[in-house]
Amino acid sequence: MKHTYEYPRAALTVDCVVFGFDSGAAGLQVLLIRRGLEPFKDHWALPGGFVRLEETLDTAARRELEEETGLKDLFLEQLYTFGTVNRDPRERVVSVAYYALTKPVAHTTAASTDAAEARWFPVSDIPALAFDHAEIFTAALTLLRSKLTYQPVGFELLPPKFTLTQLQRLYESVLGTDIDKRNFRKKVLSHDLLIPLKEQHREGPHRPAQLFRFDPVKYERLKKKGFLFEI
Amino acid sequence: MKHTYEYPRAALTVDCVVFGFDSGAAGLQVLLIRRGLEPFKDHWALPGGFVRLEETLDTAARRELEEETGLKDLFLEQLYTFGTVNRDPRERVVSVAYYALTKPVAHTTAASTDAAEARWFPVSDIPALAFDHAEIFTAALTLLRSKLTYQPVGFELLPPKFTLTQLQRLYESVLGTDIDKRNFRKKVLSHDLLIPLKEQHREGPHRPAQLFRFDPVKYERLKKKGFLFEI
DNA sequence: TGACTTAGTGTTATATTAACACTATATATC
DNA sequence: GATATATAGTGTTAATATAACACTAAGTCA
Repeated sequence: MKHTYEYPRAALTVDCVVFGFDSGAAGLQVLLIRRGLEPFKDHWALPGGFVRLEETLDTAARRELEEETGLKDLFLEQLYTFGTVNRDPRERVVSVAYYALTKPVAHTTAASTDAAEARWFPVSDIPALAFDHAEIFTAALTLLRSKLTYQPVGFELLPPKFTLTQLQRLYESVLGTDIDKRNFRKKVLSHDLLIPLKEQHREGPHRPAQLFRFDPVKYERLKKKGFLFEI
Repeated sequence: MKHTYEYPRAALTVDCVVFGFDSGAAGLQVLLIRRGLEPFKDHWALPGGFVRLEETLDTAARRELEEETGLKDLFLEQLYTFGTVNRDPRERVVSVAYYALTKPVAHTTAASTDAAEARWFPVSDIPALAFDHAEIFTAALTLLRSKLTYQPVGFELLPPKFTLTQLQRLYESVLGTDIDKRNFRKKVLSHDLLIPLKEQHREGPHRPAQLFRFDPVKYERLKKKGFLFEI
């Protein structure tokens, strides 16, 4: 079925920059898919696709993410809309970019899904990307860094139970700085957002670490207030 | 001439929230136009319109602004893209929203242009708006408030030469708070961004005020660094 | 010339941030 | 089971930033 309009129209897509975090050496990761079709066939690209007329932009982003990577129910926010004239060699395409944060548990789920070839790459070493996706990725990383310093979004990247050291590694990895351990713990705990669990995390020949979870109610309140979470 | 596509496509528009500032009682203002056509004929709305295929989103925003209000060369940044399904009663329309800041000199120019009926309204008292423009306006005002506290964008709303009192009134008006005069001046001057002029501003039966302009080079540097300008 | 009105200026208390080193407690090994 | 090892966990102090506060200066106007 054909659709006809008085004036020419741009195609509208969504693209998602999905961040994951590995407390080990790998650090901050981004999820890419390999394109199966031209243009940029076999190139790596951000997951995304066309917006349908009956769905909102957010819905489209979530749908495409699930279709292409198997990930769902993740933290997702609009980033910026990219609309230069020749972004896509075929025709005018305007893309609403999103960034998403996901917990390690979801990671493995995604990796085992083979609906499409999807792979995690460390942000410090990503391959050449299709279209203007490198630019979108850079914008997302910049936003994540900035966001991390004034909103408590970091928890979205950690498993439900985590240690303070894991949280600190996350901040250090994303921001690319070293943080003083004592100052970090003081600051983080002062927000009264973390709930200590009865469990401990045991790993290796050393003292086990206290596990925490964050209080989702206080978390939502802080996010809306634009509360400063600077480290 | 008709244009035909395989799948249905949303129409793409830009809408602009233009802020102006009046150092007097009026304070922060927003520029609205009265719609001449259905839907929402005779309602007030944000200036904006359809994006052409051969222009970027930014270009479209600037073009529409000039066409509808006569304003050009103003500070303009993308805000958010609004894409709920029934924003427009006619058909699916996705709108990339921008916010713009303009100096008082430009104001009067705009007011005298009668390309369309355009009028300034104090942000504390705006009329009912067409479409979801009230939501867009609120998002823009929230962003402006937040931006003002961490980037030196306030100067975009002032004339090229201004006094420290005018700058303080601007901050107070936008943020809705009272600021201590001495602390404000200390902080603002400490950024080494303001250049004192040889001129003074005389008005009324009292001591004249020193005029300043801001250093555009340092200004750009601070903007890029995401430098904190908190008051 | 005196009343009026806004411009302009410093100090101190308080809060926040930054710098810094040792003890605690588990596992692994001998 | 004694010891080595590796990470967890903890307080104090100096430096810096913020917040609170009141008077003098310099014009105009009556």
